[in-house]
Formats: sequence, C-alpha cells, structure tokens
Amino acid sequence: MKSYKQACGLAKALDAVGDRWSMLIVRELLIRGACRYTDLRRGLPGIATNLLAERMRELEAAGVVIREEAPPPVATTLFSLTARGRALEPALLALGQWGAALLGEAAADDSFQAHWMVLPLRHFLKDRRPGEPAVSIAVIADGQPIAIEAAGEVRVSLGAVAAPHATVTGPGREVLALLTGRPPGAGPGRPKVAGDLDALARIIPEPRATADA
Amino acid sequence: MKSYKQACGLAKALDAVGDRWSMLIVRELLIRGACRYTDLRRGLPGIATNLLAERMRELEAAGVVIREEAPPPVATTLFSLTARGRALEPALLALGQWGAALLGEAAADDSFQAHWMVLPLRHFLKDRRPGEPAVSIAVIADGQPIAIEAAGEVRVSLGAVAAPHATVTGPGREVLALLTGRPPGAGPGRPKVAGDLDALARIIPEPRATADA
DNA sequence: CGGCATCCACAGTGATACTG
DNA sequence: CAGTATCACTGTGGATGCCG
Repeated sequence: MKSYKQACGLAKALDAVGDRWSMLIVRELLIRGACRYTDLRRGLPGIATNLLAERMRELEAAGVVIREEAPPPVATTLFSLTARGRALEPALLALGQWGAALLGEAAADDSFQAHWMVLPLRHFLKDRRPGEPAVSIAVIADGQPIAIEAAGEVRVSLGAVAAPHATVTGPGREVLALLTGRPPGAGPGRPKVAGDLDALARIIPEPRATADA
Repeated sequence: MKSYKQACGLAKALDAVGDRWSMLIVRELLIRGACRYTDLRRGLPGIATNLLAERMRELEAAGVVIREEAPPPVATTLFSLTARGRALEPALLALGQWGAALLGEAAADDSFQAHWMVLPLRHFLKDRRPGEPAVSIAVIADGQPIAIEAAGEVRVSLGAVAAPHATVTGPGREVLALLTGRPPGAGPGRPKVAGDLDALARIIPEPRATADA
C-alpha cells in the first residue's frame, strides 16, 4: 500500500501493518506461533491465496515476520513473528478488546474458529491467587485443544496439556462465554467441566450479567 | 470495505476502523476534539476530499464519530468522537508507540505537523511528583500551541495556556525530542525553555541515549 | 499436498474540477 | 466551507494452473 508519508508513529505503524488482512495475519501468528502457509490460510477464511503470499512478503520486508525453511522430515517453510512482530501484541489486544463490543451484532453468518479465543482469554484471565502452586487447565473447544497455565501470570496457547488439573469441553462460543464470566446459554450445548473446579475459579473473572467480551 | 465476516474482536474492530485513513481520522479527532471538515483535511495531508467525506459517513454509521451542526455565529458542521470513538485511544496509543520505532527511517520527505506530537506526549509524560500542586506548561512547536497540565496525571491538549509555569518554544521535532527525553540536536534549532525549569523536570522522562520515541 | 503465480471482474483510491 | 462528480488507476477476491 502507499505510505501515508507522515512523520507520526501511528501512520508508520499503519504503513507497516495497516494493509487489509495484515493485522489478522499477525493475529494468527500470535496465536499459533510458527506455522505453515496452509495453516494461515485456514485461519483466515476469505483471503485470496495471492494476497496472502503478497502480504507475507510485505510483512517479511517490514521486519514483522520471518520465513524459515524447516529441515526434513518436515521439509516446509514456516512463518513466525520476529520480536518486533510479537511487540504488536498489546496493540492488537487493545484493538480486539475494543472490537469485542461489536461481536454481538451480526454473528449470524460470521465464521468462528475456536483458536481465535486465545487472544481474548489472554486478556480476560488473571491468576487471582498468584502465590499458590501452578495449575494447568485443558480446554477443548470445537475439538480444538487450548492449554491454560496459571503460575502467577496466566499463559494461554494452542495445544494439549499433559496432566491438567481441570478440563473444559464444549462448543467454542459457549466455552468462551464460560471462561470470560458471561452466563452460558442453557440447553444441550453447555460446556462440560471436569476435575478441580477450584483451579478454574482461580482464573475466571467474576460472573457478569452483560456481555462485553 | 468488505467485512471480514469473522466472529473475532480484532476483525470486528478492523471492519469498523480498518479502512485506509480511518484510524488517522480518529487520531485527528482525539488530538483536536470537535473540529471542522477543513481542519481534518489539513491534518491529513494526502487524503482526497471524496475519501474524507466517505470515511466520515462510515465512521458516523459505525458509531465512532458524530456530526453536529454548530449554531450561528459559527454556522458550520463539527465532527467529534463519540464515547466509543474515544475508547479507541488506548489502541491507537499502543499502535503509535509500536510505530514510533520506525520514525527514524525515512523522515526525509514525510510531512510533519506539530499537533501530532500530542498523542506521544500523552504516552511519555508522567507526573513524577503527583502530590505537589498542579503546574501548567505552554509549548509552542512550529507556532502550534500545546497545553500541558500536571496534576497527579498529565493532560496534553491543543491550545494556549493562560499563566504557564514554564514555556517551551522551538521547532516541532526538537521540542518533541526535548520533551521525550531524547538528546536534542545541537545548533540554532535548539528549543528555548523559559520559566520554572523544575515544572518541566517534573514531567519529562529520564534522558535516554537512543531514540525510540 | 504445500506454496505460490496468473488471469480477470470488480471495488476502492486519489487527483482534479466543480457546486450550493 | 463542505462537500459532490468524474475518471484513470490500483488493489481485492475468486478461480484456476503450475511445480516440486
């Protein structure tokens, strides 16, 4: 995209990651860590493949992502964020939090992918008893495993966890509602919780009546 | 712009303010408060007038800005941010801080406007002696007056201040360097400081060798 | 399959001119 | 002052093809 040609931090940031799809690509890499071209495509429904290729080149040139050739037996190219790319996380979390208020509007035909909840979870979950021994929680949302660890601070990442203190399983939206303190919808879609409920209570915010996750 | 159609806070935020120029328009309104179409145009060098008109309609529809007809003798339309629009400030500050690291690159033919420094100043200046009586500082950068008040927290806004405890005058970039603790360039362009130097020391961060403002 | 490149219809952008 | 009108140009998204 054309540069704004303005000596202003915001304008320079938008020169680098203000293109259509660019911030969503950074979101995917923040959530997934190093991943393949095809993984990115799956996490970005609607993007044209030529656009993704072009954006990856631009983000690479901007010093936001790096491309690495994985050695055999993987034998594929892996994309991941540079340190400067990871430094975008606070800005993307702030934007995401602002946009979360708009989520209630037309969630009708919007696509939903369970791994997208990782960033909001990083914002909402706090270790409310930091002094206690670390606990781990396994989440399975729409079949997508998400690992939560609380040890003073809370870390949320994709993937399974070996011996979790508690397990939450269910449809993605309902699991997100439960974990962010929103009242879960009634009926058969209720998430199932197993194991040490106290470990969950340690990180989940106080239940709230209205939704602004 | 076409919606991303993703049930994700970040995607929804970008649906609302991810268009080209939109965030810079919000920046102008955050800095200036209510202002006229022509003021916005002057603060956004390079924007086409039809694009500005279209963006203002879109931002109005998104609930980010409101348009008000000012009564005589002003008799003009004023644009300002809604509460939801002002809620974008943390996200824009975070993005601007990230992009500030890129400012050193090609500041050659980039346009610079002194009022743009208001947002970085809001981020950099802290009241380091919150208990003491409030002080006010008048800044004149490239002829543009900027008011700084420190009373526990620091408030930075456009405009003159009546009886400042201290005054800083000079070229915009040099004034910004001085106020953000970067070593000012030598020579004739040095900003002039007058009045109570201690009031300045109260809000300026520690001098640093490298520039990352 | 993974990682693109090419082609094309269309929507968005930017410069200029013009209007109430 | 606050836009609208026009128009050449560029970017986007969908389909498809290519190549190791």
